[in-house]
Amino acid sequence: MRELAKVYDPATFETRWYQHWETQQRFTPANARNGKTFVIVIPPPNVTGALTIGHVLNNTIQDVLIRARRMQGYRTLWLPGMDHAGIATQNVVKNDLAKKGITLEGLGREKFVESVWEWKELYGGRILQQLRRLGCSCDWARERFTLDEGLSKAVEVAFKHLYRKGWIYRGQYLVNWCIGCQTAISDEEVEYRERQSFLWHVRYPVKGTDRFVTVATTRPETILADTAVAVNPDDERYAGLLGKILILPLLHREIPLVADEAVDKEFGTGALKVTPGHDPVDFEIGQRHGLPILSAIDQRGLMTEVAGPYAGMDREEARKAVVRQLEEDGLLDHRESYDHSVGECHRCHTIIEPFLSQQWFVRMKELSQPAIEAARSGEVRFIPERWEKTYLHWLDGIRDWCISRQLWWGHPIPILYCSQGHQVLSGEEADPCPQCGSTQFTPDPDVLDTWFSSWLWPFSTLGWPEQTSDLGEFYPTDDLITAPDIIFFWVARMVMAGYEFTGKKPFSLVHLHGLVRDEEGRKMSKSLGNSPDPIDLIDRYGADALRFTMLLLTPTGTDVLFGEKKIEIGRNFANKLWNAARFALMNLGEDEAALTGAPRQPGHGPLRGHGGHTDLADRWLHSRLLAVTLEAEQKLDEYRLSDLARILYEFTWHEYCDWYLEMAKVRINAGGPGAVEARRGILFGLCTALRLLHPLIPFITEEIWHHLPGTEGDLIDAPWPDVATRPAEPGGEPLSADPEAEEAMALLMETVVTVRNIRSEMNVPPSREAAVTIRADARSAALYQECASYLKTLARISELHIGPDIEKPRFAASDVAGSSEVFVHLEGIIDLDLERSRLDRELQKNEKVLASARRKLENPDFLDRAKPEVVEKEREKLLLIEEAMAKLSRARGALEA
RNA sequence: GGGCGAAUAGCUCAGUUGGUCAGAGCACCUGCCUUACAAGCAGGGGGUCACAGGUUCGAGCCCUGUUUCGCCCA
Repeated sequence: MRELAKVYDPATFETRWYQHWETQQRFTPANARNGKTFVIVIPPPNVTGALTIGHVLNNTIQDVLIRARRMQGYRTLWLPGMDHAGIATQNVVKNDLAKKGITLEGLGREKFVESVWEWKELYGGRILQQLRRLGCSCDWARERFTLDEGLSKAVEVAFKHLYRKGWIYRGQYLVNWCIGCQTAISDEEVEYRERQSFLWHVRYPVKGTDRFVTVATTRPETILADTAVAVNPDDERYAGLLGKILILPLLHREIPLVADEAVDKEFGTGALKVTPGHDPVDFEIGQRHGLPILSAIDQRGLMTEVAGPYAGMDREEARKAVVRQLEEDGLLDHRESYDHSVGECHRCHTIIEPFLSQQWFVRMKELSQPAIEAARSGEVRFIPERWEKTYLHWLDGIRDWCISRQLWWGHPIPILYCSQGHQVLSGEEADPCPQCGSTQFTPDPDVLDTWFSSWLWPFSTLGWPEQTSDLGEFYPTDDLITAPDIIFFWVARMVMAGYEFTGKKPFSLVHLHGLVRDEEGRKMSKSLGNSPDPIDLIDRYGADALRFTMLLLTPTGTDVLFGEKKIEIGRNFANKLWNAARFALMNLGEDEAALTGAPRQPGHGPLRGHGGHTDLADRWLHSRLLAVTLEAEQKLDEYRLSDLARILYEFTWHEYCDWYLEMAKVRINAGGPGAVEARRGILFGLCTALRLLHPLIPFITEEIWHHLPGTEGDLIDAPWPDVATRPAEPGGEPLSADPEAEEAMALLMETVVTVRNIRSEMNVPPSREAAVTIRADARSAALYQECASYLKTLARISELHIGPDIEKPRFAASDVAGSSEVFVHLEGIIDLDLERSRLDRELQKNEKVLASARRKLENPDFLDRAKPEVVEKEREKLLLIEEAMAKLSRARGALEA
């Protein structure tokens, strides 16, 4: 046992404890003491990623759950890892190479992939080191990467499985093409953002007449690829023109005017230019009318041959040129301001170009069915529940998933093509091709969407497709902790994959926490520069402070507004705990023998109320510890971690420190057997608090734990405090709360506060003691007698007079605590005006409550219809208030004399 | 356009089945360097619970509508 440093300085012990835990393998699953397992897999961060404040929240929540379950005796596994982040990583390395003057094309695919691996070894996975700083108790021996051998195997097996079922297909479709990333992306990866733009009204001449059909468009440059104009069949304005031929402006191609239900009569002029090659809705219309598909814009965003004179121009440049020409030709009717939402790449924010190309898709309809059923039946639950709706809504309207990416970094699509273009699964290539006899095969050039590996994460990380012992033991996992923004990307897909590939759900409960925003409610983002570096915060405040603050600030499922100032809440709390421990050590130090009566593992004894204690402080402490432990368990089970943090904060600071320790000082100063009891209480209370707090603030609690006398082993795997349902000692007394002690303590506290209040308001200097008289009923008086030394010290009282009929002192300020009258002697220093106004204020405060109670009790309907116990309560309240007010008025009246 | 969420003290938020529910932390004011802690201690001021109706003996809480803000989807 050593003394604790005078100043709380987390930097001196946080990394030390983490290394200790890790080298002692405290994070590997230990045998269950309660026969249960608890497993979570980490939402794999990107290999390129650095820790953000959002990760801090996400991983702190996971660590709290894992550490708490570990202490509660579960066999726990938190499986960590990373994903290979196809697009992001390829871009990072590509840019690095570009700085050195190396192009992808110049380097070649194989060399490029090699250099990405090199980059990964050098710089990748920094975030996993950062998670260690945060204290995450992941089992690093089981760390996985979506591109490692096993997971690549899983991806291949999954692909082939779906391919054979006919649920993976390749085809020419309009996909979301990102010009910035040079690849197709899925619907989910497109973000829509409101943009200010214009609606251009363009006149299309009707062939052989001098009439026009005017269309409204937000993308005039796509006129060049129009293959029709469509109107609603019910639109009378155009009824006479149906079937006519229109002359496409600029290029003078002839295109038909067709009728289609999809056209909104109300929008624009009711006539829609149809560009199947550049708009998904138009694509559908085109399919229905057998229209040709033209692409006027290529994958680099440049105009193609189809654009005639505009070929080679950038798409934005082309828009300007087209509009200018339309004006010159007199075909631009007018232009109006128009705001509409435009899809952009969620990664690079380039405007998405719908682009016709060959891509691979997963047919989702059948896959979604078990995932829908799982939520409906409650087999997979959501916290907060409302997200289930979002999940189901998406699954209900699910569309096929574009899984091919035009990248080099990722899982290759396991398909080969023979010289005739027939598809063969790789690894199964028959030579020659079974369909045409060709002996020439070339692999598919694309890789799979990163999410195609992530959706297997809960079981691929445990060894699937092999039937490993880990898979048997830890799958399905229990909880998934993530933010709602990836319900579609990841959560829903994992549920689908779980049922499809393993026949089981991947997890039982999805806990969705809020997003971290800045203090103005904006999303944290690099470009805004509003995202603090968590490692910097940890350096300056400690990981515990950061963790505790995040937990406290994050109510279940709502966004959290984070500002650096707020971290002081956690830091101050840690400092408070640190100093309470210092106080404990100072007082326990020289008297270890006195603690022999304590349970061998301090704080490991069963919590109970009366349990042999006679001193009010001890009875109260035990009763409170019991209540707080039970409450903490409940909050944990309900995933109300912010409540959990709050009740532990309240207890530690405002009950244990503010009252128990202050009372313990009185007993220690008095010496004797009371001092011994007090020392035991200090230690027991502190140890119990440490165990309850450890999941939230693991470092400081572990550090303090090892300084305390009698502790054995590490706190990380110390058992959770025992409560009634789990008697720790055979034959131990059953647990019970001690409501009597709590009630008595409440009166004592109120009385102390009342005296302090009078002193403060009457300007009695803190250094000056005052005599106090308390007129109280017999029961209260007995309590005050028993607790006289507490009262005297806590309220700075020189002489204390107590009794049921005791005489009111001549010069005194008074107030009421419970049913007791409290008089603070102020001989010589009483300011009568001050006391009058103080009593008036007190009376006024009570007046309100009195009036409301009277109003209720005078209402016959209330007496008639309210529950009897409520009426009874109201009567008691009224009586108490009336009594108190009578006392106050008497005191007030006396001052007038 | 559809769905979801939020609106309570100057700020950030608790308030779980309607009846001590008007609270906490920060900020503010007053007084304290009291031998664990000034990152602290003691005391205090501060709110028409967004608005309008309704249900009820009783509404911050339940219902309807309105306004404002945020998110998701089309």
